[in-house]
Amino acid sequence: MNTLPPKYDPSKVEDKWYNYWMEHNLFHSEPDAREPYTIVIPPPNVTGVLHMGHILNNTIQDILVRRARMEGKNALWVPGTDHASIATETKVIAKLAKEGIKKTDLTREQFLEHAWDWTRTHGGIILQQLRKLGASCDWSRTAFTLDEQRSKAVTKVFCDLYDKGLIYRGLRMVNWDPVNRTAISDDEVIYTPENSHLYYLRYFIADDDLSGETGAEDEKVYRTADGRRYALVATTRPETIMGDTAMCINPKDPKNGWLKGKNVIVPLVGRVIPVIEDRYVDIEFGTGCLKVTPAHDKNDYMLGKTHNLETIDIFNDDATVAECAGMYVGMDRFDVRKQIVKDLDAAGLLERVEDYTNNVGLSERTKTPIEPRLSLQWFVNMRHFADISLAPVMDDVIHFIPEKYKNTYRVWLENIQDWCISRQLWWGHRIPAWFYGPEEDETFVVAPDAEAALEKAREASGNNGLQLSDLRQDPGALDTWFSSWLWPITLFDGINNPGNPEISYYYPTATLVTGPDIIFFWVARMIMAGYEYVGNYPFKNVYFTGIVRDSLGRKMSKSLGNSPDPLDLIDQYGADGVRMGMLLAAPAGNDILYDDKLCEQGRNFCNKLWNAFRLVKGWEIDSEASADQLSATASRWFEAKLNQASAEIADQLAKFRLNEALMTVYRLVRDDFSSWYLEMIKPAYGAKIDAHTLDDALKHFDSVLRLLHPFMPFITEELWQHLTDRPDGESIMYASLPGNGEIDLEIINDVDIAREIISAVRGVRAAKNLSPREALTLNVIGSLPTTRTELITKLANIEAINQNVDKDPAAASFMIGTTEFNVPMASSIDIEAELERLNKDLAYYQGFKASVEKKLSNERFVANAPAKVVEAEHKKLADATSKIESISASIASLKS
RNA sequence: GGGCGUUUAGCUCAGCUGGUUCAGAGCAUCUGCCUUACAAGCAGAGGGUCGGCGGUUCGAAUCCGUCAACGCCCACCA
Repeated sequence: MNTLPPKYDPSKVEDKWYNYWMEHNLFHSEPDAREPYTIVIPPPNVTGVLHMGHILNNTIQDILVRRARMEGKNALWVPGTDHASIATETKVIAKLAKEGIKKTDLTREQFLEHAWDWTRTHGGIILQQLRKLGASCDWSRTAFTLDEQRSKAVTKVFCDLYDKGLIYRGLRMVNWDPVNRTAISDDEVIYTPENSHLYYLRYFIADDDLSGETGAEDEKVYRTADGRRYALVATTRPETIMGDTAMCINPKDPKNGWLKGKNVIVPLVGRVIPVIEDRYVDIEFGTGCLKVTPAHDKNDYMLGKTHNLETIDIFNDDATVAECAGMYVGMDRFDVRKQIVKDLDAAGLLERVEDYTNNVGLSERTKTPIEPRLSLQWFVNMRHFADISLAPVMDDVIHFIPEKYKNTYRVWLENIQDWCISRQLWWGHRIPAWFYGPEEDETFVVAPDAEAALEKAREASGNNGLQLSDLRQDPGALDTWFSSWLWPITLFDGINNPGNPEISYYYPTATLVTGPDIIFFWVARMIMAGYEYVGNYPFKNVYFTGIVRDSLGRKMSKSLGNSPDPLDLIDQYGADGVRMGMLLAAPAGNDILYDDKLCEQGRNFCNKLWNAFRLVKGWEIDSEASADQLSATASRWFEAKLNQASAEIADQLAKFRLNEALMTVYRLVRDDFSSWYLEMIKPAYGAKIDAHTLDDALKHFDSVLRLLHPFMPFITEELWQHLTDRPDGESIMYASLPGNGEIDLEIINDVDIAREIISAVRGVRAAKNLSPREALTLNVIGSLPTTRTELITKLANIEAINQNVDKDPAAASFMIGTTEFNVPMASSIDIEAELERLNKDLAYYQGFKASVEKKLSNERFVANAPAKVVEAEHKKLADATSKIESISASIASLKS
């Protein structure tokens, strides 16, 4: 009778429905009278490939959006990609290198042509992949951080902030990536411990008169065999000595006191440099002598400023040694280190070498050690932005989930540094600043385009003869995040057209779903931009997901090979199965330990639902029959359970406990709906079902599908289509959420007792090896504590329930609450085993009773505890007493 | 070095402002079933002195202190 296969096949269903949704434009949103619900996607890198983190992140967003849609809100999920300035440029350079082309051989225009080619070829693949997952994005709105509209906004914001004095150009120590030859921000530096060495170098005293008596007692004076005195300096970077312009000691350091006021000679280099004093120097580290290289170390730079030291920049922008160093010119910094150590040693200037572990700052993108470097860069003054963005988060105007990130956020803002936004890259938004003076002159104007710049330059210089050709635009590009921080605004054109209908309607957005790793890069800065440019927060909630790890807790990585390809998983388990698998593993605020087994569980659950559908679909209607008592009970009961689950899910989702919400609906479907409700109403073999009961069942099935839809969009749409006569173009996506009715607790409790009795009878069957097909008699010692007798007879296969029966030692017995039940056995029961069980129970309840009595006899308890609690203890005592009596009686009758 | 967080069943986690919904869920395990929707299944069962110690309280998984282990973030002393 059933033509449907017993196994659900997602591959036959998912693409079909995604196309259906697209054809009918169901993801599209326009402003209207409904309440908006907006999510903006964290734009993946344009050339990125879908990984497990995306699956998690986008599954969550899709659930939130689909749910909002069913709640009747005007839900919009805007997709897009990030041009990912440095990441993409790195990839393009690598690709060109394979073709034998060097970036330096190309003009900016030629290079950008290659970059755009690359973007067009590889770009947006990830967005195509998201469709496989079921993501209900409004694709007609797909945006790109480097498209025209976004670029215009970036330029406008730059000019505006410059005019407000919040952007400035300055000479600062920045983190220099010598591979990409660009500055990067502090946040893009990753410190990693590295095994290295501490080299102890000899800095001889200049013009040493050798009179040097040993000096004071605490002093530590180094001498060569021929009596020449020197200071010993410990360094990890001997290759920077060409840039040394001072040696520094702590004025309070007794062992180095003899060096005060002296000059020393930089080893090999021969330059004479002064010994300066600064409390910055750690007396305990190394020898307490620090070589100062103001051009190549942040702290040294500070020292250089305070002590007016010369700054010698010995490196080129690719970290090879520059002309001015005078030695090792053109060599790479690490080759120099190897060579200089040899040379120092040969010259007797290297005293010793120690093993040392230090933290090396690596460029996040290229993994090369960054070179602290003094250069002219553009910065955003962050003090102002920190001031406007702290309170909203601390006061929960913007709600962080989990809350612990509030602290992280606060600390970062309190210690915030200015943001270096210029990059010496080509792929990105170009800095809208023009130099107009003669070559080498760096006077500039900031303007949205060259024409405006010319006007400003003429005004500033008083030279009306200036021409466009006299202007030289700053060659740099802007940090990627300088466009991303505007994302929730620029998606609705809120910078170029402030107050337009779209930005007014969709902004602020509802929830941002992202990883805690970009809380500073992106989340914090979006909050800043939101307040600065719209005067309001960009999102109400920020849900931070965890990191996806493998089942052993290791990060997923290419080198470990422990990261499955999401598209393979979707092929294998279906998108619904994968969505469920990811979500099951994702409690809020924790890392995700991914395991294929979870997707398997998801797939199995789909199959369960599919088969429930096959069952219901296979029922034939008996138009003569009317609904019996049991079916009416079942229907009422399930409706109560549905309402209960629905309320629970709403609550869990409001708290962003998505995995718990999924578990709630999972149990509702598997246990309450399939195992209980459908079994309750299932007609006997060969029998038909009455129309009313089937109607109810279909109605409940429909509710279950709706509740499930945000989690598993494909299978629910498929089954909904089979269950309902909906016209073409309609979708469960827009069906309302079920289960808003009153929760009938009375029937839930009543049926719960019946369920316990049924389980107990099944337990007896299992223990006694009785077939489920063999009908049994159930005797109640006393009266049945539930009115649902018909339920018990059907689901436990009981032919008769007798109440107020005497104890029967030959029957299997169990207790529900304080009521004892008997199941008479055809075969005799094992009296010894039964006695043992009863005695165990007896001992337990006696112990329990004793502890309750002890509590109740404690005057302080009775006096201090709330009446409710004391009362509960009295009831415990009464119940225990009654159970003990009952068990004792059973033991007695068994023994007789 | 500073800060934050975690520690509950074999695994992953719930347990909100202390008290019968206090020891729970899913997975895994074990037992029995190919029962006419589903073996990607059904029915049943076992399993934890809530990291250690100490304190507050009539009462602590829950509050406080302390120790330990693990994780994350920030700082970056050459």
